[in-house]
Amino acid sequence: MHDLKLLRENIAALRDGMRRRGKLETLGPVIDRAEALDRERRALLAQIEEKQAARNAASQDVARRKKGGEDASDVIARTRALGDEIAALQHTYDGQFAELERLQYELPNIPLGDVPEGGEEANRVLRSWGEPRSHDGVRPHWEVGEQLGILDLPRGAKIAGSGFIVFRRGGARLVRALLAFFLDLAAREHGYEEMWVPTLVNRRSMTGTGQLPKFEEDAYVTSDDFFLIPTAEVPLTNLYRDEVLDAGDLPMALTAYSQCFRREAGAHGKDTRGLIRVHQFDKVELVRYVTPEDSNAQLELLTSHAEAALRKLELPYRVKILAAGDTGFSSAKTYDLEVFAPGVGAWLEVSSCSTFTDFQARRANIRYRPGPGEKPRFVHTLNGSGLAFPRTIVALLEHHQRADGTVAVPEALRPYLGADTLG
RNA sequence: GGAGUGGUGGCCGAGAGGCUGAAGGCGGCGGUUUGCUAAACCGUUAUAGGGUUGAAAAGCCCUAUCGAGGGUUCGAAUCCCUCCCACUCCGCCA
Repeated sequence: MHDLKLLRENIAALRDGMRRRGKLETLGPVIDRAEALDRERRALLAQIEEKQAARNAASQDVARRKKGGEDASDVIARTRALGDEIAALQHTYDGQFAELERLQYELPNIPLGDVPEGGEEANRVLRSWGEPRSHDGVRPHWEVGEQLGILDLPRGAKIAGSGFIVFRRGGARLVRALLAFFLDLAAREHGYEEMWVPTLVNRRSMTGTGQLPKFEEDAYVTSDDFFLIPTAEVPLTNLYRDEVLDAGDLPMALTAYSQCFRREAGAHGKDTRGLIRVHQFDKVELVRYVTPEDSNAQLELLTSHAEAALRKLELPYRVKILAAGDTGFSSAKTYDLEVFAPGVGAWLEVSSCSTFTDFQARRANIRYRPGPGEKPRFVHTLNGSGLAFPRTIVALLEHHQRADGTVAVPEALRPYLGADTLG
């Protein structure tokens, strides 16, 4: 959500942000409508407040007269009339304000200046680590997974549906190992506070981080209006919703494991086979609350933490900066970490590290007080995966695959798995 | 699930239709005093929105806000309704 002042003081910046996302055509009219609504609304508000002031004064007059034993019926009549006028104006105002709010919720964040213009094709690889393995002789993860008896997709489909995983034996244990490994890395080596949070959240939380109202069809909802989280970003970022933090609390770093639920409506077929795109998966999430001055440096730091996980797992990866048009709705700048999976011959996104500037903080009303007696300001929020499990498992099964179909376990993971080989 | 009690500023806590944006305390900030610290004393200290003056910092005026939303009333923190949350007791339960 943007500051309404942006509409009045720097509408050009807002417009330019939408242009860089390639959305000016659809969102330009939204901006214009919002700007006009905001103007109308303020004019009306001035009228309403004037009448309210008059009514308040008259009410005082009633109190004074009654106290003095005088008759107040004429003032009461006038006040009642004012009240009716206010109610009528207020009704119009509420309508305008509701529409303005709807429009505000439709506008995505403004990309930072160093984000490339354009769509997906303009994403740029910034750096890479490790040597992608040749496709030759490497079998896709669903084949080795089934063969090793650690993955049972047909039965996942039977008990839940397509896109639901059943892990067995070493596979199930691998999930547990990754969970402990990722959390230890974040908490012990990178200084994150380890958290455990609900998997079901309310509507307000989903709105706070930007999943709602625009992307409601992507989420699973319960019959009593709880949402299954698509990422632990939602509970972790909403943790301090409607609060004012102390400057000394920042930067604050939180990590949590959670299961994540995504409907992925319409995403079937290509690039979704095996574990690549599923409805329920595991992820360790990293969230940081930072000051505006610090947020660019903090994004680099956060990204380095996610990268560290891939290095320890000895998986080749590359870091991409997403172009404006490919950057998520709430994000101002995103680095995607892609791991190479030689079996399927593709780079797979395993972490998306973003700064949301004050976009989420404004929606969720998360502020901090820079110093004693100073006015609260919005924090900046950042998050990234560290990491998403299924695609990491894809890469592990394919990159570390041996000729006999067994899989070597990277050094760092062995203590957690209690084995040096899968299969 | 049933019955009850409660939700007030950064925190604690009074207020029970009008002069209450809200007593008092704690905390914060500024000051006096002081060898330093502490104590004491004095002052000050909510948030959001709108208008206005100003280059700005800021000032002034108005409006709203006492869990949320609705209602009654000339007027609601205070009365009524719905919802949310916390606590107590009962029931159920891994």
